[in-house]
Amino acid sequence: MSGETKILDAAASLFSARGVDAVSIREIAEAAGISKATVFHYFDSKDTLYQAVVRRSCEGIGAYVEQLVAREDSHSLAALADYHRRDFEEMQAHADVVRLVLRELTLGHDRQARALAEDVFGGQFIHLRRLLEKSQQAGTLRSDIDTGVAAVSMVSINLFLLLVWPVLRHLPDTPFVRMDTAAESMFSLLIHGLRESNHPKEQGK
Amino acid sequence: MSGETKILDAAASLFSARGVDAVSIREIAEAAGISKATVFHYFDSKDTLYQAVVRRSCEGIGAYVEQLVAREDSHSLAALADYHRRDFEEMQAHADVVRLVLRELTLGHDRQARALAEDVFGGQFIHLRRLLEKSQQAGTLRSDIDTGVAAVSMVSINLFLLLVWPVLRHLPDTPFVRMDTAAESMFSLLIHGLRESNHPKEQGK
DNA sequence: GCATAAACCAACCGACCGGTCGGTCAATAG
DNA sequence: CTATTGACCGACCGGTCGGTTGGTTTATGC
Repeated sequence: MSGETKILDAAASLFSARGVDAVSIREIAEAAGISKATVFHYFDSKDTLYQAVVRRSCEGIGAYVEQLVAREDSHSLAALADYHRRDFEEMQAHADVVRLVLRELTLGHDRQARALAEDVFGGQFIHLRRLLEKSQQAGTLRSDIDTGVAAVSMVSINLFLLLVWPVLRHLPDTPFVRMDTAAESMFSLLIHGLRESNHPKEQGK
Repeated sequence: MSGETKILDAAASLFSARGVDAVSIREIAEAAGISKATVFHYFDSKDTLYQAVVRRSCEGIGAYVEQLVAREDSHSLAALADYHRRDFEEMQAHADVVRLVLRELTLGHDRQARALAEDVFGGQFIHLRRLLEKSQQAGTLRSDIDTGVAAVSMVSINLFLLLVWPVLRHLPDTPFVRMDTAAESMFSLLIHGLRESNHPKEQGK
């Protein structure tokens, strides 16, 4: 493994666990098994290193999304559930990256959010939307809903769960014991809706 | 306004915008119009100050939720939508606090998550759950769903939107132009479900 | 063997960090 | 008037920060 990769790995791990500002270059160097000066041999500044970590992490996301996206061709509810389940598994496997990106979002930097939207999530969004459109045409899904809103609702379940799980676990009389079953429950709810089925529609759109 | 309050205000603002570690006591003192030493006159350490900021912010959350909770007595979908809308407005009004808490969650400290669950969100969770149970008994909502899962799904929409809105806005061919209408759309979707109504149920739970 | 360049590092730098200290000042109490 | 007290601050502390420098080791090509 190259020196650069070792640095990026160590930095990614530390940054995602404690945030950029709480981690020093010294620590990163130590974790990577090199000297502090060598870090600066590969990266001009701490910020450059951080940006590189974020970029590489996003590439990672992009990669798994493509993999996720490659094989969907059905338009049954089961296929949708399968997509959702695999997306959850991938997110959980890369929880550190997810946390890093989410923390970045709490800072509200619009430029980086824009980059994320265009370079990383744009692809997943477009594909998932197309998947939902097909299901609409097949009559599996309601055709009077915006597929963009639906796509985001699906993804939001997994992201949200991963972020607030420690809280959910400790809620009073909590129904949340396992994260994966929680994800399934919430997805099922989104599919079938809260409303009693044979109840007259009170609001459309 | 007392010196202590001035410090807490300044610290809360700076912490929520940039995170604890990126803000120095000097900055906080300057923003509060006092000297650095005076900050330590009121708070033993930076961490004590940070904990105080988090605690006060959470008190704020608790307060508005109680206020929100006090007057719901209906069990119609419209009442639920009203609850959701007002919850969204409150969250948006206190977006800085929400960001502070969410960033805290990305660090994955289980102790603080537990404290949040028990002291802050527990009350909101219990009430919303009771609201949903009433709606179930009235036949407005499906009775075969877990009200806890439903409650969290409702809250998740607002929290998630507030966090990832800058990304959603820049998604390719995005249907998201206004945050409040996006919240309404996602809530409506949760109520009515993705599934085509007269489609046979494929999975029940 | 020798030159060249990349990889690597110990030692160092000025700036700034969280935190302390000794003290001033105004208000209040007796 | 004096004693006490809490709010407040300038100056300072040890230590760490991100970053630089000057140089050694290692690998490569000829």
